[in-house]
Amino acid sequence: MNDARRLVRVAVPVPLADTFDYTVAAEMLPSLGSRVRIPFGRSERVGIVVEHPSNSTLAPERLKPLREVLDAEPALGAELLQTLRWAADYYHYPVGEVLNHALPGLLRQGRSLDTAEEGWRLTAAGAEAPLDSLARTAKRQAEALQALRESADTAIGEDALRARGIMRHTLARLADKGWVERAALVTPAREPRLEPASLPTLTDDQRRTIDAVASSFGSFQPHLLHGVTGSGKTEVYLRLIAAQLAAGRQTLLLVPEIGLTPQLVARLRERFGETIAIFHSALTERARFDAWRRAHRREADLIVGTRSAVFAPLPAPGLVIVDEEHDTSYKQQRGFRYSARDLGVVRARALRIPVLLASATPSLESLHNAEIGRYRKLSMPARIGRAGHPRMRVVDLGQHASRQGLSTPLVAAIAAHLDAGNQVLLFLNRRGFAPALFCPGCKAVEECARCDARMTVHAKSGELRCHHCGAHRPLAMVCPTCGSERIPVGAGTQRVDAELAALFPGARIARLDRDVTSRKGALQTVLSDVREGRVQILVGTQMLTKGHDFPRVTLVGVLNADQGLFGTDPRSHERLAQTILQVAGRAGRAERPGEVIIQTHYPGHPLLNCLLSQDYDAFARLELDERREAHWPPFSHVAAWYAEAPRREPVFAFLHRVRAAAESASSSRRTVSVLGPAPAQMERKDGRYRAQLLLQSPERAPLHETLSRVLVAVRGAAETRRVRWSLDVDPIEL
DNA sequence: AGCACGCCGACT
DNA sequence: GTCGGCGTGCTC
Repeated sequence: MNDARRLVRVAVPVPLADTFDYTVAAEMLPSLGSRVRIPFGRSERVGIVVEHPSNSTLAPERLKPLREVLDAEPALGAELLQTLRWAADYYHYPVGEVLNHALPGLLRQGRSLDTAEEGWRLTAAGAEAPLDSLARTAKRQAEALQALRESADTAIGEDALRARGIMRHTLARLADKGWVERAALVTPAREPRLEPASLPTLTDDQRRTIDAVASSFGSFQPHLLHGVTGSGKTEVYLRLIAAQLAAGRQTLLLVPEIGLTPQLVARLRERFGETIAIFHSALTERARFDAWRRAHRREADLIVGTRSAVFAPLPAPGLVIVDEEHDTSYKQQRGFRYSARDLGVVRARALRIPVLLASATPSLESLHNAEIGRYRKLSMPARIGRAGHPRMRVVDLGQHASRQGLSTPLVAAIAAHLDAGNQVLLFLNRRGFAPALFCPGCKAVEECARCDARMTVHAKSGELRCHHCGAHRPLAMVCPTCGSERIPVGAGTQRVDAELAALFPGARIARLDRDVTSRKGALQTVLSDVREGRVQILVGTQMLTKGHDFPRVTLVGVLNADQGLFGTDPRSHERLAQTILQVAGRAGRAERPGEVIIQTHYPGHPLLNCLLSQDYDAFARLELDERREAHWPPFSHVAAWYAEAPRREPVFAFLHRVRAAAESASSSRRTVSVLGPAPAQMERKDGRYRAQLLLQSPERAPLHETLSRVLVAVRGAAETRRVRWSLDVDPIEL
């Protein structure tokens, strides 16, 4: 007999960069990407086989045998394994945890992949059971039994039963009586889906774009599509997806966090039926597992989802699409700080398939990549139908009186558009009633005890709230120190809402911000109220900027553009330009011409001038020149080291330690510059002091070399244990 | 991250 | 006399 033993190198989900070697009987050798149950310290874990080493650096007697091979077929295919290991390296994040990101929770816990999906089915006794008498004593059970009788001996899935209001415990009761039993679900054979008879006629731009992407099917080619709002990008995606489906290949469609709307899902289902798997953060573990498995088994050929969907299995890959590729929600902001947009490109390269990055306001990184020929540039500059571009103008807040954030010219414009029977959208990136509460007696504003921030006045709930740590206390207008009557200063969405109600008593006004949408279903209610004309004026924050289509909106007002004009972040201009153009894109669709009014104290600012001509490319050229001068991305590579602790001292001690390690690591080649440490934009937040250190290099390789060395040096240093720290490669804000 | 081992305060 | 505080070290 063969008692030879082999070695497997396993990535274990612990915050350690190391992998761990185990022994296994040669005939049991799990393939790469398979999950294995292993002893780890005193406990047991599920890890993933990443290598078959021929020998270990560890003495043989110290190697433990693995306990169980969980996958006959690897859970992570070769390409995903390769991409994830690359990502662990690139983002300097523990490989075991990175691999875990690609698996649904149930698989991480060791659940078998090949268990048949289970449902419930009627037994012979169940077919004879006295339904009438049951209906009198146990109505629920009778309903369940009735439902199962209708499907005869075909099992019905638990999800489908739940959708009909039939709960698990009801079925369990029936099972106790021997009337129903668990049974494997038979996956229905996929029927080829025919394209609907009447497809929208494509514009020349759409046609050209589709042809360009289609011409690269079967090979790696990134495309950057600059398509203005209303140019019909979604229809382009649908045609490309249909082409992939027809060829029997899968498409991965990534959308921003708020882009996965019921409308989009409905449109995809209408076109492609049940061949869709959807991933988003609100799924239950069970639903996530099912979606993952449907992609893994090729039961789903269209995989749609937000950031984490970039890790979906793609056994028959055809195309990757990243919608609104500039959107910041593609970057994970804690833990494993990956960019789903960038990993989408990495996967496409490994899979040798094209990737389409699309946006009305592409990121400067992507535009730069197009400029240097790394991406192929496509554009759709015209809106569909007769809708022209909206007219944009600036209102100088220094020249015109304004009340609660609404200038006289803007109020006049609102009145005119309402009179014409149209709708108005007002954008203000500030929720609550007022951003500060000022005491004229003390000459002081009320601040948060745990953050370097002012308390926001929330009039509706009668509270002062800190938007950074969630602290809240009752709103007292009388100053507790001097007894003066205090004054709310500035305007948030609540206050603008109230002011509009006073100015336009006949108009229906709705507000859209996180305070509103925290109520379940409120977002959909507001959106449908606007779409169906029950609301004339909508006031809201960032949420307004995302692809909701409001055909009757003809006026968009940006109440305060100035926050983005002088930000300290090198990307604040890019953000502002994207926000303004995205929100402006809501104005005037179909036959109604649109108008956009931007309120500012700096009407002559070059950024605004550039945007007024609505030439995003011109803006991008200007901004790229500035980035080149300043050696910022995309003309350099940056990593940020963050640290925080309840006191300031250990935070800086740690970052100075990092700085020293970085300087000695990069001293030989002096291409990595170290900036800081410097206190964070808001130094104290939620009772913790925060600071950061920046590493910057014109070349990628020396930066990563330095990061690796610093990580080794810093691990085990005494200063490290006194802080919470994290490393962000390609940070999106600085 | 867990989970142990290891030496110093307020309590059944 | 013990239960338990979290500092330190390890996980193939």
